[in-house]
Amino acid sequence: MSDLLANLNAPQLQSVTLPPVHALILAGAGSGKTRVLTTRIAWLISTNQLGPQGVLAVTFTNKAAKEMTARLSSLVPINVRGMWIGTFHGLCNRLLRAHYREVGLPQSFQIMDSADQLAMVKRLAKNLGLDDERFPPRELCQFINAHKEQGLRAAQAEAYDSHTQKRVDFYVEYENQCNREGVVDFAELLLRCYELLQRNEPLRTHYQQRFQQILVDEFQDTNRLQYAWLQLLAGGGAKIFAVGDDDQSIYRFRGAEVGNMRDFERDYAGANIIRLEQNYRSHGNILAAANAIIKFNSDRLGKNLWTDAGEGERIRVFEGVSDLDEARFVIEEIRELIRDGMTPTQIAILYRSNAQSRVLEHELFTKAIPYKVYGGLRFFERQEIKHALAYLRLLGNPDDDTAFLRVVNFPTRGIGARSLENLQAAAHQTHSSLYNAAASLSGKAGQAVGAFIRLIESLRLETEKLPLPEIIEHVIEKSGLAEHYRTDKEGQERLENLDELINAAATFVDDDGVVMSVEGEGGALASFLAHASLESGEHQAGEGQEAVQLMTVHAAKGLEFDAVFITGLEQGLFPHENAVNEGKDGLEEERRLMYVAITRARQRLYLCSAQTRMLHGQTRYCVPSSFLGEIPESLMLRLNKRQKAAPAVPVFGDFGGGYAEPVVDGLRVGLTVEHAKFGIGVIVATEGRGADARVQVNFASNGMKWLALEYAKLTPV
DNA sequence: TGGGAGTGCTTTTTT
DNA sequence: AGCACTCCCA
Repeated sequence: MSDLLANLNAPQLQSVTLPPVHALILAGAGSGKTRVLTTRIAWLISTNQLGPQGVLAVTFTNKAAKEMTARLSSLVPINVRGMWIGTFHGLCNRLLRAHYREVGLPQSFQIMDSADQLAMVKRLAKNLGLDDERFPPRELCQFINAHKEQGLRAAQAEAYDSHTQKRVDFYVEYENQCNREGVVDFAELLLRCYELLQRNEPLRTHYQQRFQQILVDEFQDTNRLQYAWLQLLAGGGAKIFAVGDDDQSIYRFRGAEVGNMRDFERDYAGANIIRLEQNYRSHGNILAAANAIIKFNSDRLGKNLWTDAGEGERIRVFEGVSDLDEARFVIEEIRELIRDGMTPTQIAILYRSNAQSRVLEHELFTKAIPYKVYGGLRFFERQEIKHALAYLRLLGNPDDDTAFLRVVNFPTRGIGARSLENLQAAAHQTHSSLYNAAASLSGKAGQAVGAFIRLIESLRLETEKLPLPEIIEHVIEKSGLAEHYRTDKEGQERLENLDELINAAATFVDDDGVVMSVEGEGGALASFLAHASLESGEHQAGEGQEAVQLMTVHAAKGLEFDAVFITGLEQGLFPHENAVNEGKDGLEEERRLMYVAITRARQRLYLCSAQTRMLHGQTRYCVPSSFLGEIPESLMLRLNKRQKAAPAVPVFGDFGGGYAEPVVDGLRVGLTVEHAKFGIGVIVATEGRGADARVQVNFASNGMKWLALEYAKLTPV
């Protein structure tokens, strides 16, 4: 045990060895958060204060859950397999499988991923005759998810106007449809589980007594429902050990409530708050820059990172003439770093939005530097995989309309839109699933549909006794999927992916399958399908290869690199204009994003921007990011002088403007102007000439606006 | 049925 | 610019 606690610093040690109390650990970037979390569990178990079954540890991503499990098993000699360590969704799924009767779900209920959900919403909206202009399916999805994440059922949703009322009505229909089909979406997993615990007193008591210690990772990312879920489970005396960093909360847009951290402080008055502020990752100058930036945010819980690693290098700042120029600079520097012995994998290029990767990729490709872009299509999201899974889902649950529609005519079997319309009408009338309604369909179309039903039935019979991988293999072959992709000229890769799916199933049976099939009564197939929905799979080709890492700042959270390039540091891009338009909260989230980006770097950090950038097919003139102006000049090393004579335009401080040709009336990009209504702003882009001329102005208090010069009065300031 | 043309959108993303 | 999605025609 002394080993366990060796090399922990004072606050880490204090956190790990806290008595059974509620605690909030404010863990700064690179301060050993995961280590504290896992050591805490290990310490509790190895000192016999708690059995492994008394622990509930929650994370957001499968990756984090896996890492925690792996680290834990290296710390204590216990079987971590059966422990309740997982994602919110994974754990709720586990609970719901165990108690499917109590929540009124079919034994082998299916989980819809976002794409499935969108498909269902589209279908339903169409059937209900909703105008998709006024009610875009994506918005309807968001509406439903947002409500569920607030813990609100349709009956509790408030509607102040008729438009919202329509959406609430739709929410009702959606719930009904999900129940009819026996499917749940991601948010439903949580809400259903929450309601189960809330309403079922014996069950609640059971779990409240079982879990004595509830540990939460990345607490700043929890939404309201997740927090309520935790509170419910902790209602019987269990202690919550929440680890998080309010400065790294970057998922507000998907429902995360940083406010939960303050609420936690309040709700568990006397919660021990411990700050982990010693950073073991970055050199001093890098941390100083991060601290300087984040200080501009209000309402922080307060925390200042420090290091004893020394100042290190200054932060390199480069301003390119164009996005291409910026990319060339970045890639040239990378070549040098590699030449000097740095491992490509230890170099990361970060950007605010995915679209920015294109130019960078092009340059990397040209210079033959191996690179890897994160954040593409994931394994279980590929169409061929989704098709195969849809067949499998129909075997377990014929009422799954989404699955039915996905493959009823794939590969094509002459079932067109017409017959499907008839089928849907029939299903709607009898309140039954498409599969059920298919029996009633007559005529030529009925025959084709009938053949499909018989196919599914025979697949079910044929695979009944087979082990999981063979079921999948059989289905892929006999459904005609394999044949379809064999004849498709670009089907080779898809065939390989389908093989990979069979492999995945084989591994699944060996690993998780054993545990899952004990827990979940749905059998191996149902467990595997749940696994496929919950873990979209980071099976990226070329993993482990030496390659420069490209990703968005969001994707970089939790990672670290020797050298980091933050690119596109321009006003409107980073901070993003949409966020800026949202006001103070939006801007502060962007600032936290910048904070996350900076703190990824160990030794060397580059801040790059461009004076012009291709955006949406147009050249846009850019002003350097306001964040650059928030870093003390003394920490920075400017790598280049302005390449054009600066028109000496002060913009929000002293970090200079962009440059371009005058448009009309002496107005040009970079110029600060005043508008009677919108106030002071900076011209960011121009378009057209003469009477058609328009300028885009970034107003300090009103955000980005396009203005026609013919009408708008702009006076240079 | 399937492809070609026309249309519109475009921050971040996990489960 | 690029991509996804829809619509319409052969």
